[in-house]
Amino acid sequence: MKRRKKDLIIVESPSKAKTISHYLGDSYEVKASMGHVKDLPANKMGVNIERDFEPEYVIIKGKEKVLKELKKAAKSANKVYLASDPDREGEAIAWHIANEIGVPDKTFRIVFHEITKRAIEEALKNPEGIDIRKVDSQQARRVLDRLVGYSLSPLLWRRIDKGLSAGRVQSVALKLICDREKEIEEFVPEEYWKIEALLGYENTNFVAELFKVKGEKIQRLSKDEAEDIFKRLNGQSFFLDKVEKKQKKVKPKPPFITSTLQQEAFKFFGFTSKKTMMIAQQLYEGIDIPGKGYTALITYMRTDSVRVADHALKSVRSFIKKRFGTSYLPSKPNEYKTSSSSQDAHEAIRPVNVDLTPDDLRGKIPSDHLKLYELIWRRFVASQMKPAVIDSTIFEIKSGDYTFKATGSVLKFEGYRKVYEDTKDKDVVLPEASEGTEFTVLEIKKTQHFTKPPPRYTEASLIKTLEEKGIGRPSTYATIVSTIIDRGYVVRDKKALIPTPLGRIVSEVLVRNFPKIMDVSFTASMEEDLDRIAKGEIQWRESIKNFYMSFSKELEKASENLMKLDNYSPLKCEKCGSPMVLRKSKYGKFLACSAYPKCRNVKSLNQVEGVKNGRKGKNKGYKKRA
DNA sequence: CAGTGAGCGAGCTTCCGCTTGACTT
Repeated sequence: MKRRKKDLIIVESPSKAKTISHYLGDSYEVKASMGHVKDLPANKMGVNIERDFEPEYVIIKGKEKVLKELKKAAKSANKVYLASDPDREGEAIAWHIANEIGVPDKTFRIVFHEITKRAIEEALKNPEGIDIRKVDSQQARRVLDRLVGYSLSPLLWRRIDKGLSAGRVQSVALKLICDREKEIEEFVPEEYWKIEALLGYENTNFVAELFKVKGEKIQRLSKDEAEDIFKRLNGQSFFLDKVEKKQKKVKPKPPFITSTLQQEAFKFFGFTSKKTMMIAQQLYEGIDIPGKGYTALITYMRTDSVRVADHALKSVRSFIKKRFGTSYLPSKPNEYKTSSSSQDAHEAIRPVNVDLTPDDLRGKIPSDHLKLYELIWRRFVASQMKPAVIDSTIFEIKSGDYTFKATGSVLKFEGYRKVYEDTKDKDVVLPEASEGTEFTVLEIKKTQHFTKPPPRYTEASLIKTLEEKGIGRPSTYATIVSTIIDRGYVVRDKKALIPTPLGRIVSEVLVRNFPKIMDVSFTASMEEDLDRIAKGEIQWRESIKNFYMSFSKELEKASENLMKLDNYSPLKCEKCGSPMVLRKSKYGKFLACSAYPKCRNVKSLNQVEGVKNGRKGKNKGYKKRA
């Protein structure tokens, strides 16, 4: 029998290739591109500004082999289906591959949003061409990032130090951290006082806090006010004036996406984003489980969508019914809304097989892997369970002109919290009392408090903020944090991210000279343009030209400004108040007081006083290129 | 680790986003 030529399907991830190959059988060959195969050259700008921003694409170092294999497979294939992810970057990957393999007559583009047999077969029935407008939106994104990054970084080399970097994403992340630090430094704590009464009725004691005086809500009480009220309350009676009972339903949170997984793994286990992603990758690729062989445990871990495949929804609902009973199962599936900025290329992060419980895996996979799997599993199961029900009671208690408030809350039905405990709130029980009841006064307390500055960013809260502003992508959140630490802009002190003097100088220089790019809303407005390009409303070169007209002017001005300023830094000497300036010694650059030799204060650029774990001089040299 | 530019000059550093190994230690 004559052997039929196979059809070739090209996806991005090798694990995905394996799964699809398993679904489709022998008539298809499935190969992976492992992400992008072509890009702008690393060692130069690679964008010809005079020729309408013509990009120069080269094959990415190390991808020659992949491309050669794809080319060979394409040549002998019956048809070629480009099945890279259904988003902007995926479209560009398909385009680059199509251009390289050079068999246009038998090349098609297919897209699918979930990796199921049916979705793939459906996609194969509807082959399309490459959406060049989507590709163009990627080109605009890529070229803009290159223009910004490769123009700003050299400015920093000239002005501050070699090897520094700046870019649309990392520099805004740095700015957030620096702004927060400034807020903390400038924060002046304000004193205020609280008055609380410990009251009793029958066998129950509870605490009520003063919140109104003569029917007016109080602001912060001063010490004198508090003492005055405290005196007046001495020996007075307390009556229950108003009772308000409410039932609160607390819904479960949606299943994980990359950013929320990183946040929760940090919160519960203290994992860095890098560690979380490394473990998640292994859970996705599959782990050798004794008795089962290699098993993929979770869906794709780089996603910004909370969408769940229908079959997974069915499984989890029958699991909940079987395990916890119908009282925990909503009558119809809980629905969640994916962020409007998502391109919805992948599902939410969930267990591949919900029937494989964390208990089944205990002792069979490494403990950190189990922890993360359990977190993902619990979050997913909980997301399809009923809300928790809380009975809340509010007492308004009067004593003359003074009104106190006490809030009780009792968990009536645990619902999803049976599986995912996202709160440690304990029950607060108020007595069963009717309006008019007099309470026993056990104690009246006045306590001193101070307003607190906002907390420093942690890795998790920074990523949360970046995601909310649409800055960065699931595949880059972990590396954004690594980059600003590796550059010496930021140090990690336990969980907090603290800017170094270097980081603050870089941030300040960039904000002063490039306020638009350093604004947190810059990426959002870029995305609007990219959307218009993808819709065919504007040309990508027009859009970039538009941006570059003002950017190049800013660049020129900044270049002049920076050359004028001599060894400028925005930091002040904490000993004498004079500006600190950049100096060079045989060990490298450092900061010195400009009042030298009267003031001999110095500090190193990339360390924060009192923080041990700054860069220890390792990795300072340049990495050798392959 | 401590510390206050200046011989000359070539060559290097860098972005964001997509994906895994192939390398050392």
